[in-house]
Amino acid sequence: MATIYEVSKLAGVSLATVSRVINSNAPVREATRKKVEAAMAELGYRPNSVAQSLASSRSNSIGILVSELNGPFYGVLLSRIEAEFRAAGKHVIIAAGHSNESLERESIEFLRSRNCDALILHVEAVSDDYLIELSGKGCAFVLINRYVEELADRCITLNNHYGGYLATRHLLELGHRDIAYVSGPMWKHDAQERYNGHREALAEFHINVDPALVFEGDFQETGGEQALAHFLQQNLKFTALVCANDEMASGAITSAHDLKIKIPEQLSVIGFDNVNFAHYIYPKLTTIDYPIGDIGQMAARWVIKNVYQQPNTAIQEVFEPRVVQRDSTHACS
Amino acid sequence: MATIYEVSKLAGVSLATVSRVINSNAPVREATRKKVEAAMAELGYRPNSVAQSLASSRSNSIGILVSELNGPFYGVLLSRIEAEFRAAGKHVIIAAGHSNESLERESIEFLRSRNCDALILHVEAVSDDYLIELSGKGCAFVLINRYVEELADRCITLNNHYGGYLATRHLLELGHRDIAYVSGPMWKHDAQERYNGHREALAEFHINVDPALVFEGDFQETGGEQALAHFLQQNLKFTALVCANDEMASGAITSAHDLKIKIPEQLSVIGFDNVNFAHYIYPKLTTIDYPIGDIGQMAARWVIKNVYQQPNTAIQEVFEPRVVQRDSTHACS
DNA sequence: TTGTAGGCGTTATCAT
DNA sequence: ATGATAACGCCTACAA
Repeated sequence: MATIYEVSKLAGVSLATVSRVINSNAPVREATRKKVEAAMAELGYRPNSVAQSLASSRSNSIGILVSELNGPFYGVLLSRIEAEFRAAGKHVIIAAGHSNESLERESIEFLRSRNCDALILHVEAVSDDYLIELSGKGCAFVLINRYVEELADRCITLNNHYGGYLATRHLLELGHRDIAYVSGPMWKHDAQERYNGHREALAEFHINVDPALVFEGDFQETGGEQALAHFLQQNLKFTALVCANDEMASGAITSAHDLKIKIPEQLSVIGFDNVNFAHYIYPKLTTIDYPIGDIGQMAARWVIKNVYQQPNTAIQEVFEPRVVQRDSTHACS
Repeated sequence: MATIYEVSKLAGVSLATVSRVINSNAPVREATRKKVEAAMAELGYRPNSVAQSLASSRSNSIGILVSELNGPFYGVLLSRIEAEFRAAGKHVIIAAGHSNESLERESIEFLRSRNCDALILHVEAVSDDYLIELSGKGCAFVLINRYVEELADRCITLNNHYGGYLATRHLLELGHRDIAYVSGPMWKHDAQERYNGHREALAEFHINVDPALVFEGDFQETGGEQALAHFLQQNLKFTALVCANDEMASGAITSAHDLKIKIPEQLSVIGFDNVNFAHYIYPKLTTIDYPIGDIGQMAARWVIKNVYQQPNTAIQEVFEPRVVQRDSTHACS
């Protein structure tokens, strides 16, 4: 691979001049530029990005840490982030934290050791304190789907509380009064917030929360299956079911099919996230849209603005969810 | 951030010695090592991987190019690749080619300019010649799901032909004789191969291919919808439908629901890929399992073996598909 | 507008 | 076993 030195020799100019035409960060006479460009073309020269990084202390790489690499949710997140950075000539280094504290910490260290210019973090297990300390160390990062007061200016979040509220209100407006709720693991912030939103909606309609109608699931399909089985077993009366994410809604619906419970006629089900398989489910799932792609893009823009200092559109820190009505919910008969 | 130089000063040894304990690639007296390690700990030293790369001409990064970052298929691929490399202390740089030739080329150049030690490519649009030329340039890469004769030793593939054969044979064995086929875009190698497998199965049962019962879809849900509409419109008789991937199968099934066609009673449907939403579909989709995760892992191992020269298990170059029977296929009545 | 020269933090080749 | 010292390929004041 040709180096900048060979290019300068062939073009008959100095190292510095070649560097200038590469980065176009200083005036170069048109004729000189042409000569240099010709030389680069002839040698098939491509700058060595590693050397560039070392000299400029910028790696032009951004570390992304998400819980999982598979799953419909993270897929669109990654996709949008990559597209945004790609357009800016940056590249992304991706790691998975698997919602596990030590793995998340390791991954962050791993990414840092890779000299990323910035990190985009979707972490669930590490503590707020850890993150605050990290930011104290001068590590540039944005937090996705997590709000830490001390780090407010670097949090891009969904209003989960409002989403939970919307889901339940949707059912209430359809006339349902006996509404069961399958939450995610309560140690997860978003699960907590969505649940609180649910309670707020009930309160607004002067309905007491019946603890028997709340089940803590695992955000997986099995959670939905278990929840439905659990509620049915206790002979509880409920005409609608709120699931804190679409996976669990899918599980619940599958179970319902097996039990010959007609959806939505006998039971209305609403999910949360609007992942792309939501409409593969039969009947098509009514859910709360989580604009995760937009959030990812915004996180990327945050980095471009704050780390690469490029003039940029404004940063939107909180995104609002909305109801996507499909076929799995129905007026209470 | 502390440098190796500061560590050497604090430990009272030379630069070279510190480097030796970092890489443990040369003998260091136990006492010296302890001193150095203490110094590193005290300073919170972490090697600068960029400088390491420049000096050693190894970036410890592997470029991954896939068509899409979202979608169930690529998610598990990426996930397994990342896990394998992570365990080896390497990291992955990910880019998307969107099945578009110029984008794929650009992405490859992009990854190369990032000094990746190797590339794992899932490309569909670039030509065989381009890939052969690339390998001529001394670029180390593995090809996933694509077979190029001249590059045979760096291809990790699924036996798509056999998969197509299995899908159709499954239906034939259930007694179906009028089998419609929705292919993927025929310019894609795998679409072509799967279709050939389908024909082979028909031939084995002495059935002529009826061109009217073949529809070229787009590997998306819409393809399945269009195909079903197309076949129905022509009043063709068919009791079973082979879809060249699960997305199209999902589309076809959704349409069937809308048209009150009972599946599998009136129409058996089989997909291909066994993506993870295959069982979200109702009825649960019978399909051909594509062990994409295993293939990704094997590609990673190929790199670890051939590029990082680590003793390694054998490389399996071709993976075999198998039928996953669920609820969408049924004996012909 | 262009050139010179000193770093950036490591690795690796010599000596010792 | 350890220590100098020259690369590695590029950026960036500072000079000219």
